[in-house]
Amino acid sequence: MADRTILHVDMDAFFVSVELLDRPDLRGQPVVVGGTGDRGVVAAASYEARAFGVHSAMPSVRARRLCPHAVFLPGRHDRYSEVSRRVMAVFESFTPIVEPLSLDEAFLDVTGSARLHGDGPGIASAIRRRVLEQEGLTCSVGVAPSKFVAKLASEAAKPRATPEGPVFGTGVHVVPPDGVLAFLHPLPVQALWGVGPATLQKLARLGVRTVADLATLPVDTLTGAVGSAAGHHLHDLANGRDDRDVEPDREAKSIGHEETFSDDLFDPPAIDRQLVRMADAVAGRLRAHGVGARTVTVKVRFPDFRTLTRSVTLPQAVDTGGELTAHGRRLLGSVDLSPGVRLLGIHAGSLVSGGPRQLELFLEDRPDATRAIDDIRERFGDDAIGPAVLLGESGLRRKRRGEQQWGPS
DNA sequence: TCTGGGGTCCTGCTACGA
DNA sequence: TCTGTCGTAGCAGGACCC
Repeated sequence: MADRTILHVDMDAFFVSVELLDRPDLRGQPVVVGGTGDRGVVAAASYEARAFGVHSAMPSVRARRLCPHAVFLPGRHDRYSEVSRRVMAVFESFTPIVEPLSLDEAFLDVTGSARLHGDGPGIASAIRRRVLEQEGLTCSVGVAPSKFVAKLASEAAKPRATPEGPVFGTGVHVVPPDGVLAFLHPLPVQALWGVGPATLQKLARLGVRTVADLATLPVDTLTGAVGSAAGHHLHDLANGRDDRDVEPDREAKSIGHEETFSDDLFDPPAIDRQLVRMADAVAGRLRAHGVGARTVTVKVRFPDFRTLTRSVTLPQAVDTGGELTAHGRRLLGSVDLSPGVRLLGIHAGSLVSGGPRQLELFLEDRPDATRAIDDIRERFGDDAIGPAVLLGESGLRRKRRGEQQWGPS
């Protein structure tokens, strides 16, 4: 295959940086964005906060202990989405082949953009300049012949937190095709995508510490330890092989909503009301995507953190809150909820996408009321109308997507 | 120490029909 | 007719990512 030029662009401490645009008085201070309640977690930390050991996914309670003088902000998903859309538009002005991974990072295939915009490193610098001028935000870019090497390269280009303060990164890190193995092999094996705590332990038992160790391990030994798919995948990556394409327009494969409650729920009617609310929210998102779900899954986490799921696959796809609630209730009926519920979730999977034929089937059967509800919400907002069982209940407001992304407040 | 919420993908097990 | 086995679908759980 001809060499491709892939960019991985990663915004630096994105959520925190957006907050600092609106609160410039906080610049240079430790700032933490995330859940502010007892059960919240850190979504992003400024480099000043990271110097105290604070990092994303850390329980907020622990972050407060490590850095009590940090400024804690609750996080504004809508605002980050809005900035993200504009940043992605900058990327798309350099190539149509953009695959967003999350609000703050994306892969770009710029192989075909050379004549118009210059080579990979040139485009990387131009993107950094444009994002800084237009949005006042910095980003780090990796340039490489494959996705995962580009991702690791952007990591190498990032700023670092030190006890003396943030140290600027190079901003752009280029790994040429003939430099891939030299770049990869000294890295610790957990740098690879797909090596988390569990896999790391298994690899450590095989004496694997670095990507070079992994590359020389017989593939059979590797698949025996971590399974067939992961074994072959990791072996390929360690040897620099990764021909996955940058995929714009990836379709969602499941849509769900789950919430940890600030206090465990014991009362069955209260649990049921939460189910109704979440099912209603998920159904709204299904319809907004023009899809129906053939699999419904409920998820329960108990106070002791034991977690279970129950799912059912239906002969026909569903897309209304009433249908999701009914299947969710049936599934929850088989679970003993008496220990209490810390988290409840409902997920819709096996999505049947909106080809005109299939969509027509949904639309024909859908009660006019559902369409009317979507219309009313479109015009007057999400809270204008909802299931009757939720009427007058505080705390049962129809939360928007991402509103409680980092735990109960 | 005490563990969020959005996802994707994989694995092991079981049931079932050919 | 009985039995073994093979492929597939469904289910539950877990690992991993940001």
